[in-house]
Amino acid sequence: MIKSALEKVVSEDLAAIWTILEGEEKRRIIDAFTLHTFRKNQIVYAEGENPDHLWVLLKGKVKIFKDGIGGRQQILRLIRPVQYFGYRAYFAREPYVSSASAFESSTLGSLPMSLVEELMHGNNKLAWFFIHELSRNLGGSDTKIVNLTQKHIRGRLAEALIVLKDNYGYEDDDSTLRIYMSREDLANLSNMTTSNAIRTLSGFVAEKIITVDGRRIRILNEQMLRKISKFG
Amino acid sequence: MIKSALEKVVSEDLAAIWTILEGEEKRRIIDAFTLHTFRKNQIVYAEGENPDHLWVLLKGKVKIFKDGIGGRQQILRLIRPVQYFGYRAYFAREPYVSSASAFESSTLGSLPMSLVEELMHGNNKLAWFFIHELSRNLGGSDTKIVNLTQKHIRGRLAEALIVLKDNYGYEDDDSTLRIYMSREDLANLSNMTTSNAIRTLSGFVAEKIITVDGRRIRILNEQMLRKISKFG
DNA sequence: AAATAATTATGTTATAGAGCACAAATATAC
DNA sequence: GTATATTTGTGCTCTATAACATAATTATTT
Repeated sequence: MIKSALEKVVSEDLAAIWTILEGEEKRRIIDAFTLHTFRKNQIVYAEGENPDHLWVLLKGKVKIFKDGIGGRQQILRLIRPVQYFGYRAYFAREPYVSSASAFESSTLGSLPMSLVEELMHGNNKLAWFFIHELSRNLGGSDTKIVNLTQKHIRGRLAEALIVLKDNYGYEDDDSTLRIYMSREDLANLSNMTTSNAIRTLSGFVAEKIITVDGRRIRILNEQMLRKISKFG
Repeated sequence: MIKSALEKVVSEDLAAIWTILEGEEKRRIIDAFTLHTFRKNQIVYAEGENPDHLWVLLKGKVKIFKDGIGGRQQILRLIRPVQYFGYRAYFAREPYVSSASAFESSTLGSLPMSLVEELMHGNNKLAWFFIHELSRNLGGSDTKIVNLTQKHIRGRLAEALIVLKDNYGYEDDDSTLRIYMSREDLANLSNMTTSNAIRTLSGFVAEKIITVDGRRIRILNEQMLRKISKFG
């Protein structure tokens, strides 16, 4: 059971980073790999803790966030299958500066970072995988700084909806976001209060840019949303 | 002249990443290395351009920033000698998402990223250098997101002053910041208008936390500044 | 199924900080 | 050394958004 889940990860090309390993190395990975299930809202790791595992999301959704002033939370990144996370702090030789928790019940895998590091030394491609990921994330964070500080509420919420679409996509109807999140999380993603997330969302509904049915959000006019995100 | 500046870089332990190279490799670096001088406010690279060089600041001060809504600029990072920058976008295979310019007249070196990348493939330590740098920067950016979005003006300015101190240090009197920047740049660092940077700075002076003489800022009570930065 | 808790919705008020205007002081150019 | 431009300083107004309050839904627990 554990092995089969790993075989899936190892074989899928999304997880191509392990396919380059062979023989002995692959065996060591398989032996060290551990499967975990997390329930909705369960914490994977918390800010301040010491990082020692590489995490991979196999099924479900995970958010990386930071608790700020007065319990206000900022969502920094969204994780989808099959993405890796939890390694940055280890590489920086510092405690986690953010936390990770499951949005919905999820299946994760973990590997000891010490093993990952060791394999990276003998395997340059593995190192390049992380260089690429870190570089993309850093660009994303730098962009987020300006988006969150300079855009107005409408722009920030529009941006958040686009981010949700880009991360989790649409359902079969090609318009319903494939993630159902609370208004509070939506607010935490776009740096505003829950009230304002609700209000602004209603505004978009009134303008026929989206449709809302509980937590199901259908995007009627993605073009317009991108426009608002850009200039709003 | 060019060679001697490089010898300095190559030999100093701050630039230890090159000391691990030897013979042929070191020669190739020396041949490809180019010296540049930039005048105050001169652009090193601009957002949207394609990255093809690794930059190293040898003397002076450089800011990494992003132009936002209505020409409002956000300073993302400060560079001091001997720090490397400009590589993130190349590794991410995307255009620059930010720009770099000299704060004051500065001396920089550059190396083609293609050469750096090539050497990294044969030299794991070089790869690790960038993994470490990227990881630290990403942690910094994630923290900045929350600092800039959730702290109040006083907290953000106090934080900015601490950042200046941590980056460029004090002069011989152990209290004057070793960087003189315009109120506007101070504002761009802490996400506020120039007026508010001036006003808040005056507030700190009135509270005897700092002293201001034109662009010279003396920090009288660093402890208090850290406190304001943390809770303000 | 009833009771309790959490989330969503909407209205009202308060305020941090932006925006603007103008004067004084510095720096830069001619 | 005078003229012009830029930066700094301060007061005033305005507004985007937080904060708070309360009701209506919707989930969750017992």
